[in-house]
Amino acid sequence: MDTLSATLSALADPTRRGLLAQLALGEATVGDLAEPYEMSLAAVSKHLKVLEHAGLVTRGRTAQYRPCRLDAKPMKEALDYLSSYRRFWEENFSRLDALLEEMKADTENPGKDRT
Amino acid sequence: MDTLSATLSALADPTRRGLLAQLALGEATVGDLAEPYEMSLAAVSKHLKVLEHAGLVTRGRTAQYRPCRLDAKPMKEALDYLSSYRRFWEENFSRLDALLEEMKADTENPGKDRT
DNA sequence: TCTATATTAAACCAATTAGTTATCAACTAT
DNA sequence: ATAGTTGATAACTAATTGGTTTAATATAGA
Repeated sequence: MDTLSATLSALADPTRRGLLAQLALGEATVGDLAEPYEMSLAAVSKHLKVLEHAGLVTRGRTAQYRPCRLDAKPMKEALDYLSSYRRFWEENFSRLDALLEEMKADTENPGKDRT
Repeated sequence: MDTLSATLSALADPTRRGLLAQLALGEATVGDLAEPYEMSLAAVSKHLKVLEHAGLVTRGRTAQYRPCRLDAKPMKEALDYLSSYRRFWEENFSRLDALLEEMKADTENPGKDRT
């Protein structure tokens, strides 16, 4: 699977987003991370493996703990992808909207330059 | 399913991202959209239903055609979500990296101020 | 060495997904 | 009316996902 698909599908799950939110507060063990959830530890462990595979989580090894930490770099690629569509929701960049804006500006401030 | 999960999972598929890319060039029919793909029309139709369900595609109705158009608004929410993690990949905001940058700057340009 | 703790792995299950083919529905045009 | 086009739906299959429970592994500490 390509990295963008891996990143987006890893993020497309509320549990996994929750795990990342916890990790945004700092390194944590699997047990720490699992504590807020009702599901089994093994289930959380699997979610972490998905995040790890997507490169969003890396893990260390101290004693019997395998501390997880956030690695947000893959998110950058995802954000860049979404950014490429920005003009489609920032309606003032659309053809029609630009035209309407122009007409509106002409009506309200005749002769004024576009910003 | 929450809208963020729906958006991200809809986007986590290269075929669906391809469909959106085509729609970024303008409205298109299902047949138009399916043409570049090897899969059946029915499969593309299903992908479009996923995109529609996520609010990324809306469709009209003219004659026997059901023209699709892009609606990127749900992407904004996804982008806002990713943006909230920006500080984690803009490494100059991390504690360790700030320190390393400072040390490096001191080594290479002793006495010089940080930019 | 024995036991407790932390985590993963294995085997299993139900639900979902991504695809297929075949059929149905809506509309056009002859 | 009938045939052709466009697209959706249905029924099916194989693979994946998200969860479970139970066992295995790794380490710490008595």
